[in-house]
Amino acid sequence: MTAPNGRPADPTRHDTVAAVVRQWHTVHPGLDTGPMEIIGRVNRCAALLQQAEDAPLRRAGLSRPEFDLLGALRRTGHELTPGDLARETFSSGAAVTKRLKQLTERGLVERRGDTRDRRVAHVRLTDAGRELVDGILPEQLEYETAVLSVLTPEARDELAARLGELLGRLEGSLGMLRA
Amino acid sequence: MTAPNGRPADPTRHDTVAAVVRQWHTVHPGLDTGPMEIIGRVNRCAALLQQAEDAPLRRAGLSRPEFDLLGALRRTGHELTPGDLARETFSSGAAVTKRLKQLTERGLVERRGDTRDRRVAHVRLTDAGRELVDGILPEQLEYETAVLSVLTPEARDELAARLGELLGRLEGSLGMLRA
DNA sequence: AGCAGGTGTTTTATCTGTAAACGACTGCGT
DNA sequence: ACGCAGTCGTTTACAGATAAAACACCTGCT
Repeated sequence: MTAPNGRPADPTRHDTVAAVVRQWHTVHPGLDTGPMEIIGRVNRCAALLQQAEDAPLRRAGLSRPEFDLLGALRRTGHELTPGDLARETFSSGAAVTKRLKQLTERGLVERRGDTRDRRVAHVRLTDAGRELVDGILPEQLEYETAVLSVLTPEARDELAARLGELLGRLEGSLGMLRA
Repeated sequence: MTAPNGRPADPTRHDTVAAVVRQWHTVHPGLDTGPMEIIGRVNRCAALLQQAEDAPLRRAGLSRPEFDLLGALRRTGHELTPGDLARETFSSGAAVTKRLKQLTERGLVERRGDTRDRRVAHVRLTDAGRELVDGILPEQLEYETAVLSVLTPEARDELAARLGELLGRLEGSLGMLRA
């Protein structure tokens, strides 16, 4: 089924999702649990990884959504409007408004009104904000690298490629639905 | 639209995470963005899949955490205490208390006090609760299958195996940390 | 010019989850 | 028997997210 041949160890047997799937099979023997083995694992991995990721951020006094917002400003290199930030961080406009308020009070971002259209605001990182992001990011990536070191480099590449395929097609097809 | 022509499209180049990684590279050329390509994609996939999954549940008037709780009762086949449910659904005890209150009011679960230890309660599905879960689950799996049909069966198996490997090792090593 | 309709942002009400404190209870050691 | 440490579940207070509506402003049409 899964392992073609050669390796006897089936790694999918040792995680909690596999246990859940086995439980379902004993209760509903005919059920096609294929989707659960992917979706359940993606969800569980995301939960564990996020929890791990939060540690270095908390140390810097930032929540993950806040860091995402600052990161969006840092990586684009130019000013963004609140609407841009909402799209970029996949969150609602209301959430962005709240975060901007807090981050502005902490002196990490600055706002500037648009001269042409007085509805829109332009947000940019302050020097302190940029330094904070640049200070955290390497530490964050180093930490993530450590977490992922449970996999071999080949397994990592393979996984990244497969996830990229899924994500690409998912964003393609689900994105169409929304439009 | 996607691939110019001739070469098969590299799917990892078409997702939003790849775009983000490219942005980081232009700003911090030396950065090792390897971890982002996995963690970022896992998070994004989880967000999209959860959003897709919620549609059929909403139709039945359940939130995902509520369905997880009912599902835990259904698949284990026997009664569980609130503490068991918290562990089984990876949520806090307080959250379980709240959900049990609502689900009890809706007549989907029943509580029974332990005779031996009066602190603990035993929770079980009512007939209505079991029928609800059994009615939703196939529909849910069918929907998930449709969403995942963007991948070939081989890609699905491969992805499930890789995720199982990551999850197994993650739960192994991070689980140690917590203990 | 004036108004209808659309867009960008903020506000409000509401809901959910978590952390911390709490009350109830058991069971062990003395 | 008594008390104390530890466990289980619930309650409370609070931070955070979301959806709906309000608000301010622009643009195109007449």
